[in-house]
Amino acid sequence: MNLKQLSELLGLSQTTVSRALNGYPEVNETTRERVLQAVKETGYRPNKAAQRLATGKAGSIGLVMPTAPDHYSDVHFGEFLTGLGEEAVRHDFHFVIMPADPNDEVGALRRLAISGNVDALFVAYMRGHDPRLPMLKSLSMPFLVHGRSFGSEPDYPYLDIDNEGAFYDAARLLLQLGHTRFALLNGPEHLDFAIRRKNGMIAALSERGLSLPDDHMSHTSMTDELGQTAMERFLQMPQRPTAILCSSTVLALGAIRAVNQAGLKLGEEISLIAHDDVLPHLKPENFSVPLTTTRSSLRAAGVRIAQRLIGTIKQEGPFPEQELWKTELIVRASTGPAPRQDQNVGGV
Amino acid sequence: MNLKQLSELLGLSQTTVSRALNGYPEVNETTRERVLQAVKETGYRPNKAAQRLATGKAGSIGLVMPTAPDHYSDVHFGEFLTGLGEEAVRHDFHFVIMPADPNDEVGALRRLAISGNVDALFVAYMRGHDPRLPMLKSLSMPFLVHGRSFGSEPDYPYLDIDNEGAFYDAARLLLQLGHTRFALLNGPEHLDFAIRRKNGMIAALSERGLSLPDDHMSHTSMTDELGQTAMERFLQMPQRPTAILCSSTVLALGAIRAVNQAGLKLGEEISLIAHDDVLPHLKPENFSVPLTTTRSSLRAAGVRIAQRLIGTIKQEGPFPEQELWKTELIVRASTGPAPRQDQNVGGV
DNA sequence: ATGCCGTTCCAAAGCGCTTTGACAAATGCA
DNA sequence: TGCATTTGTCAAAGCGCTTTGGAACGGCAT
Repeated sequence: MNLKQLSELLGLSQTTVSRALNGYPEVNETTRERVLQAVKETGYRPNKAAQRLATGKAGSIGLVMPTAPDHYSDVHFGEFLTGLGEEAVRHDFHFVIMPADPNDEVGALRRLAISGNVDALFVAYMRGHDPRLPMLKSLSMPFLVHGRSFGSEPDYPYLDIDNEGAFYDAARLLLQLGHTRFALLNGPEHLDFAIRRKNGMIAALSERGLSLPDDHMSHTSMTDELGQTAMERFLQMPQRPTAILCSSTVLALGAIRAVNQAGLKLGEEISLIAHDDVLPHLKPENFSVPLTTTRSSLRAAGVRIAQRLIGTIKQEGPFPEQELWKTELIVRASTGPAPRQDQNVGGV
Repeated sequence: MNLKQLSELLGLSQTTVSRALNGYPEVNETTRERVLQAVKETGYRPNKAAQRLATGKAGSIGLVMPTAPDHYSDVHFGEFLTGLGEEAVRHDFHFVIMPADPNDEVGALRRLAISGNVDALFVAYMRGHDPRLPMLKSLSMPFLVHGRSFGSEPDYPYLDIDNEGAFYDAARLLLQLGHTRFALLNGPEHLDFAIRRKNGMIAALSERGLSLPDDHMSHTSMTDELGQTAMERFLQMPQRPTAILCSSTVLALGAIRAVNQAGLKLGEEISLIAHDDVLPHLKPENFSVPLTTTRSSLRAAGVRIAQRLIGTIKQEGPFPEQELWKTELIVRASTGPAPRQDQNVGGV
């Protein structure tokens, strides 16, 4: 069933039917009723490709999903997607997901943009000096960045959380508790959030004259396994750290396993704060020792980003171009005072 | 840059350029070279919407993502998607993801199909007597089901794992170890895999004259929290079960927390086997007591499904219509002989 | 020279929709 | 009653591509 058939069925022109459907004022209310009724009966749906060709609007948001045979699926990606979806469904929008090799994200993004399949682009997994940024700006297609790109001029629309602030606050809390030997379990080194969290932590430490040596930082993908390995390395150090900052509850899962296996008591002999993206299957309060966290819901970010993107496409703006969400520091049992014997020992 | 402009630039007709691009034989090799060169220089990409309108092919696979404000994002979904993507990227295919309320999956699927946006549909989260099946069959669009629908005529293309067999084998192992008091931590009751796993388990038990009372089964979403709650309930029973089957490593995560908090030793006082979808962030060998599992990679299923779907669209078939993958039963430390005092006690 | 082929290219139709510009019919106003 | 306006409808163009049905051209045999 297409427009032509439907209009013949109704004895109307395609124009009139089309207008009736799209809410144009110049069509008689009774005619519109008749059309709507016929649509219901025939199950007619406009062909999206044709609609797109005619209007240039696609009703969809494009995003690149990094993927490769050796690439870990990322729980954070799924959670974020759920948020996007939750909002998109309210506006009858959908996503076009283009899977792409992580090394060819720029290319994939460009192909997606000029394919005519999408009205706007969404970009995540930002890196320092991200090469996608200049490309996006040259594209004359609305886009929105989740995160930021350290080192790039901040003249693009983004939504980010205050990663520096989060880890600055977390480090300060541990400093106040008397800790002096710190370590960081971070995400991949080139990613923006990892850079900023590291910076926030270092800022807090340096206020107390402490530094964070390279071997007290671990930069890995965010899996529990890698968290465990890295933590084991920390624990074998002669002067082992007593205060750990951790970029994800997933990493923390592994890290805590290492702590347990070393026979150490979390929250007593060793303190840990993790960043909590509010993954529903990994709640910090459900850890055997509930986790102190910096919290910001990834899913909520997804909802908000979809809102802004769809609003921009529908020209319902204006939206703030740049949003920076504060994180919450939630203290639970995984943090405690530095162990006695370490209290007055010099820094790392 | 569109075809017309490009052809004018080259002094050729649109026809010739189009044919050169699409590998038709009736165009001179040198002309083709010239065209390809121009494409490279101008960055020309055919408009997908126009291509689709002209050919009817979209180069994309549609899927419905269940989502709602109160709906948990499902790690399994993300992992599966990664597999789909891994294969799709090899063929320059993409997905159209239509988020939809779980109560309106039939409608969402239909809308997706007749939107003209996709060439084929993928369907998961199958239920018993799934209403989507008759709809899909009436649609004259290729589709592929992940899982099956208990109670429906199996005359549709699917890929599934042998859920009955998996839990039958798992239960048998525990029976051989002398266990008599069983419990099941399952996924949502209406989902096909949950029905079949339950059936497989019950089949094994009844061979030994044992049954599985309703209060020894828990059907919940697959989150660790719900796994913990359910397990706590089991553990408070006067004759608490010593053998647990569990539909996901995520549920197991919570269940084991409950076991630990009750001060019980996993693999000694209580045995547990979980189904392992090979989620990269939740490896059974990394649990504090490594988990005995029935294993089948969700991601591999995603790859295979994309293969079949894309092959069908490109008419590269024939593929087997129905595949049933066996699972592996991998014994680790979370299973052991039934505790002494229970060995000769009558069944549940 | 003529006819026949194979090669290489082109003009035009069509995919299903939106939108412009125009045209009758109905209405308002003097 | 005559004229200008508004209302409801339509025909046709156009979105960018693929594909059908020729056409022009040269080479070859007759």
